[in-house]
Amino acid sequence: MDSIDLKILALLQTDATLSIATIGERVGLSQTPCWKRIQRLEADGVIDRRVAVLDPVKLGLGLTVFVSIETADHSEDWLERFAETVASMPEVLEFYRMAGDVDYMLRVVVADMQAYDTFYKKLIATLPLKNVTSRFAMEKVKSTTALPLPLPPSARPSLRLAAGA
Amino acid sequence: MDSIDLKILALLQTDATLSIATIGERVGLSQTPCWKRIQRLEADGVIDRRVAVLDPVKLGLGLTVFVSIETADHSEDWLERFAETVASMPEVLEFYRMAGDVDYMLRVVVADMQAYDTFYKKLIATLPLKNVTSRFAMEKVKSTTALPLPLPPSARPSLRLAAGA
DNA sequence: CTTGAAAAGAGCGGCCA
DNA sequence: TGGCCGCTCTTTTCAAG
Repeated sequence: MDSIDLKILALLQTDATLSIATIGERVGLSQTPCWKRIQRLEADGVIDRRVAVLDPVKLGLGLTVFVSIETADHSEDWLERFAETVASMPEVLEFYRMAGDVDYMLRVVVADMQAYDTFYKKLIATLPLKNVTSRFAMEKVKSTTALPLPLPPSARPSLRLAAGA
Repeated sequence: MDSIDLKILALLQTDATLSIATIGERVGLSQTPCWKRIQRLEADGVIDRRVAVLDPVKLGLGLTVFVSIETADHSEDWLERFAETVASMPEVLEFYRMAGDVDYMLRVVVADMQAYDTFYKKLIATLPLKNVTSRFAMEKVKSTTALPLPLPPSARPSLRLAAGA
């Protein structure tokens, strides 16, 4: 995982339609070694998958909601089933177990308020929750899947972090 | 935008490596019309982009933080600059302007707590904020880019349940 | 929309440095 | 490792039904 790999990843997480030849060109490699690196990154699971990112608004999915959940005290088994149930709901794009005052955090995407209400009822029906707070997004300022990779070419924010490896 | 288009989108937002022949096969179309549909969906912006999704943990980015921000009262111009600044930070993967008690909501991905502290200082340095609450993720239960498309083929979750419709 | 097919391009793999 | 050079497959385009 050297700096060339990071460059390749930075390119691919922005635009996965780039040809291997183009990527190789940009990172200063010819096709073959570039291709081999990408294969390895995929085999290692660093590249998890390649997907098409759709425009939610154009598909009538204009409402994003952040949901904070506090569970009542439950057995581990219970929580596991809860997690499974919620994760299976397609409206839930992200779902994290949290530290602190909130137990779970969800990012939900639905068509409109009515659709959210339907989802909400479905959610609270899965099990008794101590507290569910819904926060509604008015405007999407930014939304990306690109991770903050340490850009190796020129500007390096803080070099020392790599020492842990 | 008929049900075949939705099937195509459902496939592509899950796996963008599928060949056109395969997609056509699965939606009951031959290559040519299937290809034309995908071209149209891209031209219309329904398909926004194709990206590689990377594994944050394998890249040493193991900490996800949800940040709630309440701004003090500011001019519209001021807020615009704030939005611009925050959006330009690569650690910020998602950034929404919210309705209600919280003004902005961020999803931030960093390496560790120390890196988050660095980010946090950078964030509050941009402008005086009334309140910044950081919530830390302990476990990622689910994270997808796939939107909840109304699956038209067969199983439709619960169409009639919402009697209010 | 379908079949068929051809040209262009990209992925893939072997072999050499 | 990286680089050159093919082979194969997909994508892309076009014709005709």
